[in-house]
This record gives sequence, C-alpha cells and structure tokens, in this order.
Amino acid sequence: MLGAALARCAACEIRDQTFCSALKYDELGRLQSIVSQFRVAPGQLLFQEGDEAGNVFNVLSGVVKLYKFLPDGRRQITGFLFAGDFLGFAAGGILSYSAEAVSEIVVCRFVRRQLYRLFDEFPKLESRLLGIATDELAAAQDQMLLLGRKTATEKIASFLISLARRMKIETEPNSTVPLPMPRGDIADYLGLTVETLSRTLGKLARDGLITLPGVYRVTLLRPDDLQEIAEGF
Amino acid sequence: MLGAALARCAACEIRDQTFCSALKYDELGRLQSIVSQFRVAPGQLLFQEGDEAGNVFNVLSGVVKLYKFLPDGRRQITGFLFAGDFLGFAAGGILSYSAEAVSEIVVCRFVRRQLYRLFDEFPKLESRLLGIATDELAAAQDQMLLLGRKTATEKIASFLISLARRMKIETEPNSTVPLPMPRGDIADYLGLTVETLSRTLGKLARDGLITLPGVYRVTLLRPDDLQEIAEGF
DNA sequence: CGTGGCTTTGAATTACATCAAACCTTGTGG
DNA sequence: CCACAAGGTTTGATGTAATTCAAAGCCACG
Repeated sequence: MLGAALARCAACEIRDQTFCSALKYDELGRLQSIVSQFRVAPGQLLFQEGDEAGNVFNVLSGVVKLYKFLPDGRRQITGFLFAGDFLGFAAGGILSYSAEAVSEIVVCRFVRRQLYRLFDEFPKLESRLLGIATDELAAAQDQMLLLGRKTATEKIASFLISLARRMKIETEPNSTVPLPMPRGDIADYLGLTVETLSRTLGKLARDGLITLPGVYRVTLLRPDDLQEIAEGF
Repeated sequence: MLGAALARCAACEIRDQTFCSALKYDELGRLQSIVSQFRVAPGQLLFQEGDEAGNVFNVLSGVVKLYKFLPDGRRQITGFLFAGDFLGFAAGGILSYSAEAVSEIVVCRFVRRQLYRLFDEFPKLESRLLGIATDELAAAQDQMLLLGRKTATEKIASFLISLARRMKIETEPNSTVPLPMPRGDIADYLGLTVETLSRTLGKLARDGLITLPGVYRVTLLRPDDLQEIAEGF
C-alpha cells in the first residue's frame, strides 16, 4: 500500500452503499477518526490467508478479488468486490482467504479492534454488518449452487448477469458490461479452466447471445435469454 | 411440525453450543418467553426457498439439510446442521434456501422479529449472531474451494474429516463416524452423482483408508492420510 | 416374503480438462 | 518508430474424470 490519506467521511460519495451509512451525519466524526484511506496497485495484497485479522476495509473504487489456494496451486476465487463492498470478516480472528487488488483500487482501512469497539457506542453498526454478512451468506449459497450443479454455459451466463447487476448496468438488450478482470480470474471464480471459459464465451457469441467488442468488454445482446440460461432453464 | 412444547432454557444441555449462551443465566427468562420447542419428522420442511423469514431455529438434536434447486431438479445441498447449530439467516427477509429434517429432529423455534427485538436489550445476542454468520461465511468459502477445485476423492475425504470434526469424534485411527444422511444427500452436498460417490467410497476402502461397516457408518483407518488427501496434497 | 426405495456395480458417453501451439496486445529498449 | 519480448487469450487435438444409462443387489417394512 502507498501512503495513507485523510478520509472525508462527510463528503464520501458512496457512503450510502457502505456500512458507514448506519451512522447519522453528525456521528460520522467517530468513524473518520479511526479510518485511513489508501491507494493500492493491481496485484498487491490487502491481506493473506493465515494473517491475523488486524484490519477491515471498504472498497471505494476499483475491483478486489478474494481467493483460497490448494497446496499444488489450484485456486478458487470466492468473490469479487466493487465500490461500496466490505471485506475482512474473519472467523476466530484469523483470515481464511487472501484479498488482492485486481485493478488499481482505493480503500478505507479500519483497525478492526477500533471499529468493533465502536459497536458499543453505535449498535447500528453491528446490525449493519450482520446484514452484510447475511447477504454474503446468501450469495455464497448461490455460488455453491453454481459451482456444484451448473454447466459451463450456465456458469458464464450467471456470471455475466450478476456482474451487470453488481455494476448497476441496466440489463436491456445491447448494454455493454466491462469485464474488469482477466480470463484466469473469471475461470477460477467459476471453477473452470481459461480454455473452457474462452471456448464457451465464443459459443455464446456464435449463438447470438453476446458479442465481445474487446477482451475486457461484453455486450449482452439478449439479456433475458442469458438470464434464463443462468437460472438453468 | 408436531405440537409445541415448553422449552426449559436453564436446563438446556447444549446451551453453550448455541447463540443462547450469549446471555447470562439470569437473563435466560427473556429468551425462554419467546421460544417454543418442536419435534420434526424426517423429510419435513422447516421452511422453503421463497418463504418470508418468519422464524429462526436452533437445532437441539438430529440433522437438518439446507438446499437450493434448479428448475429441472438439480439440487445443491449447501449445508448440514447438527445439535447446537443456528438456521434462518435471510437476506432481505426472504429465505433463499430450503431447510429439511434429515433424521427426526428437535428444534427451538423463535419468531424472528421477537428475537431481533431482543437485540436492543442484549446487544451480545447480535454480536454472537454476527460471529456465527462469520464462521458460516468461512465454511462457505471452504465449500466453494471444494466444489470448484477438488477431485471426487478429495471432496469425499474432506467431507469425512469435517463430519468427524462436526460430530466431535476424535480422528484417531479406526474411529467410526456415523453418516446420518443417505448417499443422495452427500452427493448433492459434494457436487457429485451418487454413482461417483459410491464408486469413490469403494476406492477409498480398497486403498485401505476407510472401511464401510454399514451404509450409515464409516471407519477412518488412516485419518491423517485422509486429511492430507482432503487438503489436496 | 414380496415390494419399493436405496445402494452398488457395469458399460458407454461426454463435458470439461490437459497439452500444445498460434495469435494477439502492450510495453520497452535499441 | 519499430522490433520483439512477455503475458494473456484463443484455437486445436487429445485425454479423462465424472456423468449417464442400465441393471443387479440389498435391506427394511408392511
């Protein structure tokens, strides 16, 4: 991480997408006093599997990936995080996954103990965090269904649809969605190889469901059909 | 569910394994006043995907499975729950998965709004629930790694080891672990077919890692080797 | 002692992985 | 400004782990 910068919570553009919005405007000072802001270059780690869970983060901009390894190098990406997302949940104070910047990112960093100490003063913060954890649990179950039971085509359709949703792009015909991560990351998120991913994207394009205007962009020609495929029809 | 029965929280044998232990002994009365106890037969639903999240539960005894379906009947079991486990987390007040008794079970049922109302009075309850959600999130990530990247053999080894752990059975050579669910459930939990599951269990037995003294029992002959396989070595 | 539902075993198929090579990009240094 | 590495992506040929389809055991229960 490069140098820290002062956060200006009151002026935060994405406050209402984060747990910070659990606090009222005039309570933000307490948060601001324990937060610092960082810029992180692509490929840099925010933390690693096995680390003490010293810090937690809010993503202000850019993309973060969470992942776990097997000893021989097989990797499963368990989530991509975007602006407004929280990271740092850790069972037993030890992180069981790694977090790495995919693009250049800006994050707000909280010392976990300081943030958790604020819970006494503002229980709404903890409620909000429980709500976030609950949402993530639901998303994790969706991903288990995807990994365990969907075909390559269904996995990719699901990914494109949910990416569009996460990026708040209207899924009307011909809307274009950025793919802000390389093929290897998408493959490791979907439990596929890059070759299968590439071939299956090609097939979706040949079938007239998408076009690939560039490596890092997809146009959804028939999002409704894509959605049906994603859901397993 | 059959008739309700009065709960006796003060006498609860597994209180220290549940969120209830967040309350002191003399505070249990507040919990007891909002809980009722039920016996549920195998195959009966506690709730279903799409339901309003009206109730939450603690499992007192028996085994519960959580699962999601695709429209054509493909199923992913996202978790098995045992004595002491909590269920009912729901994003946005709607349940995104179903819960069904595998064996005969006994559960404590709370009306969700009543329990969540207690959070104001006892913030420790909410902290505990956040801790539980955090643990489940970590387990969910482990399961994603399993589903996305492990081989059939590794999946089954992982399942046997974690089942032994969940059931608090010492994993020393020759300890026997009950398999309290049918093959179809295990397969749908591991993202396999029953045939592959059956064949791979057979292979583990032929390789001298386990024996199958009955359909619903496994003896772990070499748990350490099994663990190594589970972790992907 | 059937009979229906699990479980196991067998043979054939296939979706996806692996191995291999060609094809871009993008950045860098001559 | 161009040549050319270097890394990511796509395409092709082949291999295989797991699925599918099928049938035979095996209980457990009425």
